[in-house]
Amino acid sequence: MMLLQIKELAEKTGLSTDSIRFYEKKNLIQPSLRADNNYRYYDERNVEKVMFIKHCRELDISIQEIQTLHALLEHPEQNCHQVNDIIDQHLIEVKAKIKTLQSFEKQLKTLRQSCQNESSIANCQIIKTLQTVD
Amino acid sequence: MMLLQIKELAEKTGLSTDSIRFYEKKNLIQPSLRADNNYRYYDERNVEKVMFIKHCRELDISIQEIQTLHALLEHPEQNCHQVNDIIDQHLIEVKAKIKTLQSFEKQLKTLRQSCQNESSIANCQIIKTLQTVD
DNA sequence: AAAAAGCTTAGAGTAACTCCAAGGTCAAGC
DNA sequence: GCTTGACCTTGGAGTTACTCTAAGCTTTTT
Repeated sequence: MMLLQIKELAEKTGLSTDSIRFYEKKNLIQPSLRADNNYRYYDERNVEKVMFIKHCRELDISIQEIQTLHALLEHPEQNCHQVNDIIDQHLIEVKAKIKTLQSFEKQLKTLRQSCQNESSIANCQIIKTLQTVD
Repeated sequence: MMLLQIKELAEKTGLSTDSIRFYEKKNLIQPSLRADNNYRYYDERNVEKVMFIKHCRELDISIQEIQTLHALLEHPEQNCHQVNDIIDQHLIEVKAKIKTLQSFEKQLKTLRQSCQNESSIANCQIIKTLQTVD
């Protein structure tokens, strides 16, 4: 069994060593060995765990959600519908964020079109609109 | 000329007093008067300024960008194309965020569909996919 | 006069890292 | 044996845009 040092794990997973230590602080991973020199050493299962975290983060799944998923993994015999629920919930959040941003986009486009580009700042319709008190 | 206390300004603009003080710390607004009791007092121009900040933040324009806009407002005789540039740039960022989130959405949907809901966590395809090392 | 409401400041907490400093460890070369 | 360089350790600060709390004034109301 080959053990990896933190930098090797970082290279293998495409994360930074800082991130790995950060995830450890958040109790998401524990190195399989802490040697006498206090160095962290990681095995294959650690690689799997780190990739799990990485893939989740790439989907913007929060660390708290990952912690919940980890807790579920402690009981592998259970039905996985709670896993599905977390993904479903996360999907809802992502969709909501998209909607918000699309609304920003629309408003910004309208705002941008309100200015003819030839005015002074004093007469700029963008500025005027942003200053309105309602 | 009626002066407002911070809470009145907050109510008028729909912000919190904390936010208003925070924006002051960021040099985005200054109360027109600091009375002997050290209270902040605001006038109509302050209301306009705060609304400007509020509208910008509602469009997710960062505080730094607002600071830049404020600097431009110091020279109201200048041509407003720099204002337009900031809005254009911000629009690009918003569009990029939307794309990223749409990619998350797509991946999450695929991931979600990979699980039949009847498996154990040990066999859940979602978990398996997230653990892959490549 | 006392209580309630509002004001002040400074500082901590949030999310998910990133970066830095000070110092220990280890392998290689001379 | 010693130095050099690469790697490791920890703790703490910085990022964004606030929010919340504490401790202590001031003002208004009862």
